[in-house]
Amino acid sequence: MDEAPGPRASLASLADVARAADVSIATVSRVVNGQTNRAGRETVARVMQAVERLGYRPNHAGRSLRRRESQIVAMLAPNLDNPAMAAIAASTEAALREAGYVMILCDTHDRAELQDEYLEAMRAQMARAAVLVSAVASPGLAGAMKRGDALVFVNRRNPMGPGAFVGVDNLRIGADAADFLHAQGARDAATLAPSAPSSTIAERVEGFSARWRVLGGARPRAARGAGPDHLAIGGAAVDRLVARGGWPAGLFCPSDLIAYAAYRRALADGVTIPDDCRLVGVDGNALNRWIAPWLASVAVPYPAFGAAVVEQLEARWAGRPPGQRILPHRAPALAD
Amino acid sequence: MDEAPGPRASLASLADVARAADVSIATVSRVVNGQTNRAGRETVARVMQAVERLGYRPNHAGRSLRRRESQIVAMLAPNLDNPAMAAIAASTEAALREAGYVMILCDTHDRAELQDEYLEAMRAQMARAAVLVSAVASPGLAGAMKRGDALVFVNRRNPMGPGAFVGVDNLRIGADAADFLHAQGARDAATLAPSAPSSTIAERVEGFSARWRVLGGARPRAARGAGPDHLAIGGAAVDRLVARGGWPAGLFCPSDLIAYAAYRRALADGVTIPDDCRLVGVDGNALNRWIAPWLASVAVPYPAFGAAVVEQLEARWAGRPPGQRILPHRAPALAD
DNA sequence: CTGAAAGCGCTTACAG
DNA sequence: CTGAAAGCGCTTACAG
Repeated sequence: MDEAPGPRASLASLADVARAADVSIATVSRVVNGQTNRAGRETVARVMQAVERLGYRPNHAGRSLRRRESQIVAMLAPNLDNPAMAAIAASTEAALREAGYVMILCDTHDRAELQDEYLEAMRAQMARAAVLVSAVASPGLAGAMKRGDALVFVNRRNPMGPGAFVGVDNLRIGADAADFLHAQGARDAATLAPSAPSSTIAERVEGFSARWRVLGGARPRAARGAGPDHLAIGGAAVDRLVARGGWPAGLFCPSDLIAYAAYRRALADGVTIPDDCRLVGVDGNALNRWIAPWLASVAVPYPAFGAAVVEQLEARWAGRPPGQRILPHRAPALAD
Repeated sequence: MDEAPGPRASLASLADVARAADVSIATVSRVVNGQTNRAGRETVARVMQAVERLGYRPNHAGRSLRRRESQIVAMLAPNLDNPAMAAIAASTEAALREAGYVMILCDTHDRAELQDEYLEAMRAQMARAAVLVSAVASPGLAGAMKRGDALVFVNRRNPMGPGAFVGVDNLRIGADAADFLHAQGARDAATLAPSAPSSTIAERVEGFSARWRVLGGARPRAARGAGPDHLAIGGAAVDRLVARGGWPAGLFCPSDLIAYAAYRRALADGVTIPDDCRLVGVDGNALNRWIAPWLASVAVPYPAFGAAVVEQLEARWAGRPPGQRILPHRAPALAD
């Protein structure tokens, strides 16, 4: 009588299918879950038909509740505005979905409190795992580790201990940049960096400096800058660099965004890139080919990160110890 | 005995809290849900304390199952690699979370089958709503509309009928671009577009052409190109344009990415931007200031999209009819 | 003001 | 090969 349909027609349930196929709910459940050997051929066929006819899809809430585990994986990223982060999010989303999971996106804005809030919320969602891109140390992270949550760290290693990791060899990236600039004939070099660099960025700069000293002897000048993002950071750093000693022949920027900021200042100074100063960036932004043909960038294979993340996750679920997956980068090169 | 803790410690449940506070589960549920007037002051305090002490968080699966509705909102976006899409995703994520929802990300790669797959999967997740960015017509979309699913369309209107919408006035954007180029003294103009433009892009180009004819009389030349993304599309289109009649004094590109592609060709041709040819793009990419100072772009307020989307969603849930939210754009201007 | 109980959709021993 | 039943955590009339 008062069975007025709700705002939305509800999906057929296991019980509906069972009724339609004239079998028990348990049987339908088994068939739906692929345990076809646990039922007669003819029964399986009947169930399949009913599933098809009713358009049955397992209800995730019911399943999660019973299994005490959902298909949800949380991705905590510091800020989607950064094209590199967007690329990681996109490839992880695709890989997770491919593997049967669904990705919830959480933008931490690089703040520890937000990271903790999401780490906590993730339990309420019964998320199977969290993918932490450029994680920061925090009480919540310590808690998640203690609980044994499935965690995989991307870009930046777990700042609070061991953990599964997907990233690149940042020391080597820096060294490759040094080799490139040296091979191009640059004899004095400098680096740009944030005032409070993440370990990722710090390693790139460190790798550059160490290798540069081996190659040429002179320690590269280093300038730092502060700001809300790499664009602002790069701008502040390059201003300081130029003020203190003018333009170098070779400039290592540990991200493409920092290199963009340096370019802008060069334009203002009438310094021609790359004739007067060679720039090396890191990330291999897809736009470089179009709008930054003057930039030699170290390409980081973000599109491959997703599959590696899923690999780590599945190893974790299979009980294997946390591994490291270092993806290959491409040596600095002008786009195209 | 065999109560070995699972791989992860489970969260305290309502029952745990009830036991700790020595009240019934029902009472805890009411208090937790803010119905504090449905229980005595002293009882409420005891429950709150227990909640605090046990670190209780409501289990979403249990709640969703019972309420037959989750806190999940699905966002279907055509491709996160596009910075504009990433900006929409970021702002929508923030606004949804602010309002108590959680966003699941689905990259449709602009393919109708994937869109339908996600629309279908969304029912299994009992998602409360779907946010469709640049949706395409499809059987699944027709089905979702018929079921009465909560849908809000972003960027591109519902291609299959009425529906809540958040976007900009694309005809007007095109017209503004025409006014700008004309005011800058350009007397011959052209437009670049995809071979199979979305309604969004088509409207921008149409708005430009209509206004240009009013201003000057001559119909702008129009070139189209095909490709997997706006960069490739722009490249193909500009090649065709130049081959057919050389560079115009003013060129309208309905997205910044298309403008980047045009710039690259200009560079190759030795055409100076903006001296020889003025370029107008659309999107207001944050990078323009740094690497495309030559580009006059129409800024689209993507950071404001999220709040508008949530507004539409809440109107929908409150039973109000679907509305349109047209956000203001900024007239073409060089960055800075 | 408070509690016992039903039921949301599912999985999984257990029994036959 | 198949089914009856318990229970995952929650909400909500209903009764008192």
